[in-house]
Amino acid sequence: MDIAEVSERSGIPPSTLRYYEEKGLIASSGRHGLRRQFSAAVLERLALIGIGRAAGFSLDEIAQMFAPDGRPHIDRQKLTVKADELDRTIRKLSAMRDGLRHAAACKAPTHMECPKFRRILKAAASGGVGARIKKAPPGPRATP
Amino acid sequence: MDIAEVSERSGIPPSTLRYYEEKGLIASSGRHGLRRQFSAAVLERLALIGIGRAAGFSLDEIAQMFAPDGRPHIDRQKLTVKADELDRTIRKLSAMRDGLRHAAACKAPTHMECPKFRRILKAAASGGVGARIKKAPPGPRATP
DNA sequence: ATGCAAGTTCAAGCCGACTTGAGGTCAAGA
DNA sequence: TCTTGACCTCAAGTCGGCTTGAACTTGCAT
Repeated sequence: MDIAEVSERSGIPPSTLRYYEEKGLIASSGRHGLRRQFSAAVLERLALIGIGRAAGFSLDEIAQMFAPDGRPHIDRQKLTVKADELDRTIRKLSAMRDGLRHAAACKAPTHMECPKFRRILKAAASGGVGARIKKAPPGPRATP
Repeated sequence: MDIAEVSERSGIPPSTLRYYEEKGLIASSGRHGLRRQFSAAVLERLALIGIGRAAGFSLDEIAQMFAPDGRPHIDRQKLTVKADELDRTIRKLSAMRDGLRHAAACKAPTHMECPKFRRILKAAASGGVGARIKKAPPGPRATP
């Protein structure tokens, strides 16, 4: 496959694929002239990368997970750590969501007058809150 | 209060406070010489900002929530939208966490040989996954 | 009167994850 | 053979949210 096909099949733009290769996240199986050729395996790898990203691993972390030999040799302990981290994030986000929903429904003229909202505020102020989340990324964009 | 006190009480560094002021997120109540003076209300506002950030609003979005008049006049519909968004994120993260935990526990020699893992991969590949999360921020760091 | 810590401004830098643009190369179809 | 268009490289730009550094000004204590 050349890069365009990988791009099409994975939904990842060529520029990103080149970037990933440069970072050592994926490897091309050779060149046809100038052009990178990829084997089908790269798609699986890209899926794995996608999962890793979604789980909050940085590209560098992901690169380390694929041991030098190339195949995914994932550190199970790291996974557990990440899962726990995710758990904490989820709890925070759940609290946030509840807070938002309440604020949206609350009849107090301004949120500041609502005791429940003030409680959330206070909780947030006293260090409980901290999960900064990001907008969902574009995700697979087959033919943009 | 001058900036150092606000910083201390909110856990937000002075540089960030100045940045927030520049962005219109907070306002100083005047100057004492060169020095910004802040009223206690700014702490509440900062807490609100913290909540907004934690809920995934950008600084610009937050700035808009505080209507031009200054007091938090939050669009309830936006809150609901954001809460729903948060809900979706939470669901994805939960799935991720389960996947990670399974991968960590799974006995297959490599994850690629585990049917469950491959199922996750496939799900991810086919567009389900996309929540990019960020590491939790430093959060209130009272006296660094 | 003077020293100095704590403030100030402004411009520039940093981070991660990419994207964009200019200019170059090459294989395959007409 | 020649054109074409898909690919290439490399440098630089983008974005959000800050931080850092240099050079400067103040209020207050000595």
